[in-house]
Amino acid sequence: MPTPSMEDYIEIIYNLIDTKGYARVSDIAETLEVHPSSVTKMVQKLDKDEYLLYEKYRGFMLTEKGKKVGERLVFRHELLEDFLEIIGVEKENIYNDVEGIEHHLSWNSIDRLGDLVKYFKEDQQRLDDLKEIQLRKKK
Amino acid sequence: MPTPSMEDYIEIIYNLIDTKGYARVSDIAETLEVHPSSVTKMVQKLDKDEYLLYEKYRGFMLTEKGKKVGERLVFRHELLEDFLEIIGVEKENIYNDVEGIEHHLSWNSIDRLGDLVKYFKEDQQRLDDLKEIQLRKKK
DNA sequence: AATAATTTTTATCTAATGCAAAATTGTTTC
DNA sequence: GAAACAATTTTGCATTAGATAAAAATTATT
Repeated sequence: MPTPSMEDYIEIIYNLIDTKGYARVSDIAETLEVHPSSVTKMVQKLDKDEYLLYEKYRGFMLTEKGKKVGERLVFRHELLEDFLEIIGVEKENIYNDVEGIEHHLSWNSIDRLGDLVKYFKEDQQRLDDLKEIQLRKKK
Repeated sequence: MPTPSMEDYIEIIYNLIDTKGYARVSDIAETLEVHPSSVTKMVQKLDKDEYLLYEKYRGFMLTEKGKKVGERLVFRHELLEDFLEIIGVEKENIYNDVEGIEHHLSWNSIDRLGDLVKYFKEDQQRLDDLKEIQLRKKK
């Protein structure tokens, strides 16, 4: 099982490769706001645990295992962002909150949250009713 | 700001005092499943940060600051348990999930989740509709 | 007073990070 | 194309939060 921090790295690497075609130490360091040396160290660990193949100074690619995990992590992240956005959490809180909780929810909870997102997307009236409750106490 | 781990301790201490009238090192160690020595160390830290008053070998009591924080933490914990229970997360996952995420949500998110709990408690039909969605894919 | 239970101290461990210096790779200039 | 310089990556060492384990200190019980 990957630790929360390992999950962060896998997720970001997956996203970078998906959008740019490759991932470099410095990209990751910038995104995660950590030092390059920390990235190198984690990459070496992820290689040891076979989430990616690493050749020093030359880069790395996700293994099948890494891709599979990465895909799920990205799905989970996006679902949680969707959810918080739908229930009306302010934009500036969403990223940090998702970042904080994504590693700590069982897949059972993730599934139920998925249902909930579907519930609200399926019928606008439901969201309107929720918004109405939110407006009440603002007075 | 207390760290996640500090929050765990404050929350449990608050609960113990609330239900038993006092909190001892060994109770906390048992509840949190850590060693007594870890508890002592954290209690000393919480004393330094003025969440509680500590006299070695004699026990400790929450300060006003500690009580205030503890009360909010307990409220937040219960709200999150309510929420996961309502949306149908299995009992055996609820405690761990709440334990994991409670320290990582902004109060903005907590407020919105509060609205959501109210939304479902207010009208049974809404919950029925959600359950209906959940049943769909079970087939 | 002797023994048991609890609490505390000390030393050690792990995961993750930071910083500085060294190694490697990339780029420019001649 | 080679030498000089720049950028990136890696290594080694230090640090932090939190936990463990075993031994020492204190308090409680018989």
